[in-house]
Amino acid sequence: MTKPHCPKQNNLLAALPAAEFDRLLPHLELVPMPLAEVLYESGGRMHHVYFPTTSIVSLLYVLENGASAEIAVVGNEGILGISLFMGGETTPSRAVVQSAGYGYRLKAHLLKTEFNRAGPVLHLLLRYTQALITQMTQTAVCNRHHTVEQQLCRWLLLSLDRLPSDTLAMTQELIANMLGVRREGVTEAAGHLQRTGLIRYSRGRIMVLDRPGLEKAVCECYAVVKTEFDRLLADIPPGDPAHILGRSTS
Amino acid sequence: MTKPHCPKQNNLLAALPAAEFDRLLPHLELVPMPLAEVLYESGGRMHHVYFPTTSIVSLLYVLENGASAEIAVVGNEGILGISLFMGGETTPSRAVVQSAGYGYRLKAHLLKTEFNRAGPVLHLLLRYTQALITQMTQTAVCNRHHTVEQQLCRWLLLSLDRLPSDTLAMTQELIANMLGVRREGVTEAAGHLQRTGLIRYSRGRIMVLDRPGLEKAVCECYAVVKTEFDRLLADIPPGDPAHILGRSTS
DNA sequence: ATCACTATGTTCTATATCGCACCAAGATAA
DNA sequence: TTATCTTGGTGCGATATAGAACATAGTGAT
Repeated sequence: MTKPHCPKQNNLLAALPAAEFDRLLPHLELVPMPLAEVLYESGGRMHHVYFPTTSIVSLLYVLENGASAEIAVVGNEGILGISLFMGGETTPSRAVVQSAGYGYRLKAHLLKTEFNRAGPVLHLLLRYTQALITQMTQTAVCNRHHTVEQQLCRWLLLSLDRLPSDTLAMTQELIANMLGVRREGVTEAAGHLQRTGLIRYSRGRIMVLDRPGLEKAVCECYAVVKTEFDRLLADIPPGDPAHILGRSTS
Repeated sequence: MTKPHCPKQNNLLAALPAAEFDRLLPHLELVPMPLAEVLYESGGRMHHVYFPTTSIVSLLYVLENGASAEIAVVGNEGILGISLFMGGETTPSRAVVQSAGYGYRLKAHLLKTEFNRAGPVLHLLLRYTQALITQMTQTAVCNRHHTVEQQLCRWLLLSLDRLPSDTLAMTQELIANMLGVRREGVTEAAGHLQRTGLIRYSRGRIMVLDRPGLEKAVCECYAVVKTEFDRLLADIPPGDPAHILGRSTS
């Protein structure tokens, strides 16, 4: 018997007030999200938005010369397809499934309709977008100033936060693509973390042995992102939009 | 006689339909924005939003160890304080005036009220935010994969696009802070651009001599950002919100 | 068991950037 | 003028990463 699926496994959906949730529920479609599936191509049209539940998706940016870099990760805390409601329709980034699992999808126009009611859905989505922006900018700074090993720690922790288990299925090659560094750089950093006893990995399976240790080895970037997500998205009382946009208009 | 100031010098304000513009106009306050002024401190409360007209403002991120990096530039095409309407109230970045000039400011709660009408102002601001996100993510990738000289070109062009003249007042030291690199790195890159005849500078004044040449020397990142800004924000017909959010809901 | 394949480990050189020290030239003020 | 400060130029060693070649060890198919 497999674990039952439920839209509320996605935090954004779970945070919706009952009325909004009930309106969307009949249109939410459970879909498998296999490893390496491309949800959106750079510049392409989006026909659905996705609410991951057990999967993790990378927003990946690919340069002309083939070099790439991940600019954000989206898991069960978020939604894919923000440019749809932001008004852009497309983005210059690509969305790739980084960790296989499931998610719910919703037709683009249904989300837009709901967004345009300018109620709790709008405010929740904007708040999430704000958190995502923090993740993106922190990634930019981390790219500039921190070592591969620190970035690997950040990446592991961000991924771990979005998974139920303490094991990741990712080859060093793929991680290197995400971080925008060489595979050898990941080998070296991962080897060091392994010798220090923080992780153990073999052929595409990374097991985190000492999470507190990882949190000591990581750069400040992880905490900044996590804190901001918690601040913006944790404990959103369903049905209280005033809380979301803030009453303190001073 | 000095050049007269007008809110319409800011493209976002200029793009507003007459009704919205007229509502905001009496509350727009012209303010000088001197070099190095800090509009928002990281994590601080925002009491106003700013619409630059002749100034340029950097969104700067400062790490614990003092290292810094610019994540975006805002000039007369945009607005400062997006986290206000996105629902976050604060951001982890700092806003610093990079090129002195003027701008209009508006009390935070007035912008929020206008935003919450869920009309053209909301859609315009979200569209701008989407463009800003592109600039941030492109910066992240550029940080990772491109040389200091390429990044300097990008920075010069992005700044130039937001100024009426072809001369920038910036020391190499400050540029280095923006790009998150050493001052010597900027000296070297700038020296090379000068020997190639693209720019000329002396003691804090950078004159762009050959803009087409600069555009050849820059990495793809500049064009991506510029194209996205043009796509999202150019020729927005005032008073037609349907255009902004898109009618094609398929 | 064997083979082919994939993931990882290792080693080498090249290069970009850093971090530092120091100098030179222009600007500013006494 | 002289003294001082700011800005930019330069040289040097250290380091992190890039780029490439190759070795090794699991894994799965036959």
